[in-house]
Amino acid sequence: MNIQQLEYIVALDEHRNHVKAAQQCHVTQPTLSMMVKKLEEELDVMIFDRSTLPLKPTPAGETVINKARNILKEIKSLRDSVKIEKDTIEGEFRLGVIPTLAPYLLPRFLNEFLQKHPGTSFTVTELQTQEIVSQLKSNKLDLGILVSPLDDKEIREIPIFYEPILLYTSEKMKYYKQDRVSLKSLTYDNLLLLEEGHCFRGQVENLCTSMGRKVVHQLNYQSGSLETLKAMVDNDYGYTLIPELAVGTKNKNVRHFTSPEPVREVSLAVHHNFIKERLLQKLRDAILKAIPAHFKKNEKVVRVRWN
Amino acid sequence: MNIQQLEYIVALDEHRNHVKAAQQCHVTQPTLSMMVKKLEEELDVMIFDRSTLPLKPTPAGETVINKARNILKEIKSLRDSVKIEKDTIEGEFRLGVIPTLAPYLLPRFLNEFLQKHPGTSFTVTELQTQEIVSQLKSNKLDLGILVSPLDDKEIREIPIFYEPILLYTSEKMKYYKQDRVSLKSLTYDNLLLLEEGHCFRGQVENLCTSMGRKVVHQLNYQSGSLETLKAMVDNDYGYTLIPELAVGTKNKNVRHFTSPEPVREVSLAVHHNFIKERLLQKLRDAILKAIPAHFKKNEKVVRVRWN
DNA sequence: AGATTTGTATTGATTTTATCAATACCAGCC
DNA sequence: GGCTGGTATTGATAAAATCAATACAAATCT
Repeated sequence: MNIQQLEYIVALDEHRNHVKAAQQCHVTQPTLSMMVKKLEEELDVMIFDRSTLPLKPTPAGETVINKARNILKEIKSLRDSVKIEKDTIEGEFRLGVIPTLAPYLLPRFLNEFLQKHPGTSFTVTELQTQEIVSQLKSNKLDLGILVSPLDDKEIREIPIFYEPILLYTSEKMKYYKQDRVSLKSLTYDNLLLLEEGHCFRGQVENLCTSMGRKVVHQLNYQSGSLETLKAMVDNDYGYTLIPELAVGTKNKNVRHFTSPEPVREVSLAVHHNFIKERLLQKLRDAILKAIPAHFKKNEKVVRVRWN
Repeated sequence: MNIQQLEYIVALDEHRNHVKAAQQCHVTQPTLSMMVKKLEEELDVMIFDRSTLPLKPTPAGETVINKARNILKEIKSLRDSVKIEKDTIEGEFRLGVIPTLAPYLLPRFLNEFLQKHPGTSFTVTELQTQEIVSQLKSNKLDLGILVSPLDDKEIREIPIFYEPILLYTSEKMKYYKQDRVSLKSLTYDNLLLLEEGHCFRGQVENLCTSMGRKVVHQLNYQSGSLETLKAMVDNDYGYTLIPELAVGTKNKNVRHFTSPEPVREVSLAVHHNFIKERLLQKLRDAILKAIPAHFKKNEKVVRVRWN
């Protein structure tokens, strides 16, 4: 027995005509005739009485056909349930966001999103990348917003935007007078860094080593927040690199790097089990609407890895 | 999607191990793995999370598996319902019996059968063969007991026994002194016949024509019942042929024919739609138990057609 | 009664699919 | 590092569904 045979007898019962039933099933009449006969042989029961014109189901066939109809309905329901599961965005979701993004990105879109989708709610936690990844895997989180690539087979990344990495410097520093700063011109002394664990620290370090430099500290001050770093710079303790959302561009201490500008790739991250495609789509769209247009990737940028 | 794929995911959910699940499904592990993957691709959803050991269903997979379980249950129910329909003998059945059998055969087995099977009941109607056949076809009857063969594609015959056709003669006739009468020795004058429509009349006529004779009547008396014919013979109005159940053999007016003895084949008749195999079996058995042993066919008889 | 139409079954070739055996891969463990 | 238990991949083979063509069968129409 197979599902198509069930479809064939149901179609044949509806049309009482092999040719029409076959058309509905997108097969030829001999195919349908054969398969119906085969099912009858397997069940060892006549389903249709072919002696009349048009043919009609036998009494036993009636019950078989009705059960077949029911089975097909359930199969359809199985298919649909998957689709619905993917399409519905209603629900409670646990969202992890890295600390260098959360305070700057979330306010830009969350309220509007929640108002637009009253059936959807989030529990947001600020976590570092590794923690987000591990909690996605152990199903303690549903969604993450973080910097990719992660190179983790279990985690699916959906890139959203490319956020420029800027120089944040004080009036005292030589870079202050430049309109755009070359990465190569950076001396890595007095560079203020986030503490270990932040992916953004990894990116800054990667930028340094790609320049063949090593960070040398006179003052070894490592902060857990970009706000602290900015305050340090503002008070002439050196300079730092900072993602654009954390400062904006109108800040007088901010300088863009010369092209190709270093950027970080910000992505939605989910376990491969996560199937709410529509939610991912809606979230991504909402975020894209909430960030500056130039965050969409262009050719003159270089994606900096953090790991 | 096919039924086996559903079986595979259910088995895999139960064993959480491809090898064991494959064994239960009587296929090899690669087959099961492939089919599960194929279903996942078709539904476009991960059903199992293979990153853990042992693997486990994904949240979406759980619902898919449960629905699959349900579908398989219904499929089993379909199969079973056909079997049950065939095996159950309970019910109301409409039985047609030809007049030359009904009063002699039914009393021999019906009461015992009904007592043995309290859930089974019959509505019996005495009808001639053609009427039984046509009512079986139009579903006004479920069962018939009649003389075969019918040569009707829509009707299924289940032969039960072979009833000898006897000579019923009076003391005045020359046959009376013979122990066994040769068919050839019959002169067909003064042969009393049933009226048109009775299959037994057809058989007698066939016997005559097969002997190259034609029935010649001085008295053209045609009766609707064998009882009338017997009474006529008893009063020396001629002789007649008569099936054995209608007289018994101890009657002094009865003579067997010489071998090969003419017999009529008595059968159960049903429409090909009729699937209650067990009922047919039980009925046939009950009838066989209720008739003389020599009614079972032996080589020294000739089956006489009625049509 | 033949001719035509309508509906179903049969046949042989072809394509698709499921299945297998063998083996590669892969992670965890002594 | 080799071993083990579990899964995936591959290429060959067997089984099936399907098709086009056509035969057959019954009903309808001249």
